[in-house]
Amino acid sequence: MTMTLGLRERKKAETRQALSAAALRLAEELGPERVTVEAIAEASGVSPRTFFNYFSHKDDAILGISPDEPSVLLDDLVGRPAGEAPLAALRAATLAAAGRLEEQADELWARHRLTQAHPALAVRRTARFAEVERELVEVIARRTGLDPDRDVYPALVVACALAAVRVAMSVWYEADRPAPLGSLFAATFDQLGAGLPLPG
Amino acid sequence: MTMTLGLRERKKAETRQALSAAALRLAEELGPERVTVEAIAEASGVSPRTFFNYFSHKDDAILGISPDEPSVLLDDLVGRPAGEAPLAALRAATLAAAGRLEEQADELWARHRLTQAHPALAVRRTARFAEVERELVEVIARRTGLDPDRDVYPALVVACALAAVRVAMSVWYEADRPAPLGSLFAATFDQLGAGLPLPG
DNA sequence: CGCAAAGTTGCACGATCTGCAACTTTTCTC
DNA sequence: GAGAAAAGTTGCAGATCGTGCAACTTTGCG
Repeated sequence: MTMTLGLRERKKAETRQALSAAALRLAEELGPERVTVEAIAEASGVSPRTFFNYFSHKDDAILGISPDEPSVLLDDLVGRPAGEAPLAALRAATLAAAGRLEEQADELWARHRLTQAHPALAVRRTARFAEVERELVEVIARRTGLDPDRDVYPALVVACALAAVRVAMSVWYEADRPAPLGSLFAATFDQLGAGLPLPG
Repeated sequence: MTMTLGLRERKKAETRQALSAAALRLAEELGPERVTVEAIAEASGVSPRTFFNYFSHKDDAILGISPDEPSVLLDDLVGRPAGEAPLAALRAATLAAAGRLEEQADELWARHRLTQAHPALAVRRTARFAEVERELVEVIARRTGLDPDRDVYPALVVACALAAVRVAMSVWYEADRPAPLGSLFAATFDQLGAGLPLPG
């Protein structure tokens, strides 16, 4: 158990960060289509070949997607008490993640502006969302003892919870002076739990 | 108003169908990774260059995705009475589409088996889902008079409805002797409308 | 130090996808 | 029908992506 990540680990983290930052900056300047892996690698001081040791796709670097990194929701979800209803547990895990998301607001906004202007970028993010969804379904299935292949419920409640997250964040992004993310999440989950009646 | 699609239109439709069928067949035989655009084009009697006049991605051909073709839900949704609640309208449109989907069961199953075995294939389908989602949000926003950039509701109800469709279909796919798709859709939308309580 | 493990790099390669210009086929118009 | 206009097909050149492999360099550790 090394407290200090050895030099090797530290340099890897730095390189990954450098690649991701360079990719984001270049994509903002030139547009994602006009950024080449070669340019990202050069701006980061590594070879193009090395880029692909860190990211399997160019867009993953722009979006800062690391497959090995766990989703922000997963850890909080497994920590919820076993007796809690699935939707309530997902809601609580989401609210717990809100603060961490707001800390990265600048990066998130930059990436959101970019994906709005260049929808092709969203593809990889959506793919990442799908992975997270599968993980969460596993957890909910275990919590409820339901078989996710035969019973609709686990996949449904997870898909709706992620939809709530996604939708709340898009309103958060779009607002001029956004409300706290946590209260947006809460309001959205409330509508879910109420059966999605037309508000007002 | 030409009843008979002219020769030009008919040949285009045939070529598209031939490319899609060849792509699916070859992907089943060899696995999607080992199918090249060149092989698909040759099996369809056109040049590789022409392939890209019909599909912008190899995977789109395998999955039979045509961007110009409207989604199965859209037409039914715009036909629903204006007074109907959004979730009810989405439910009705989904049930109306169930029959049409069951007619294509063989193709749908083949593609499902393929995407299960090769998750990379799912990326393009998910991207297509996202497009459909945007269209439906537009319709619901107009029906309700809500601003989809400021109000969470339209995007939320659409995202949850599509989640219901997706999840119900995955259970349908996985079942040995599947229940009618319509009743699966109905049951799933019921859970949505009830606020996603843990069943049983 | 000296060995083993891990990471980096160059190289070659197949494949995707696009732009362009020439050519062929279908459709339209008279 | 004949010829012009529109639409579609094709080959070609080329940029880029992404991968496998083998050599090389750096780091970790006894």
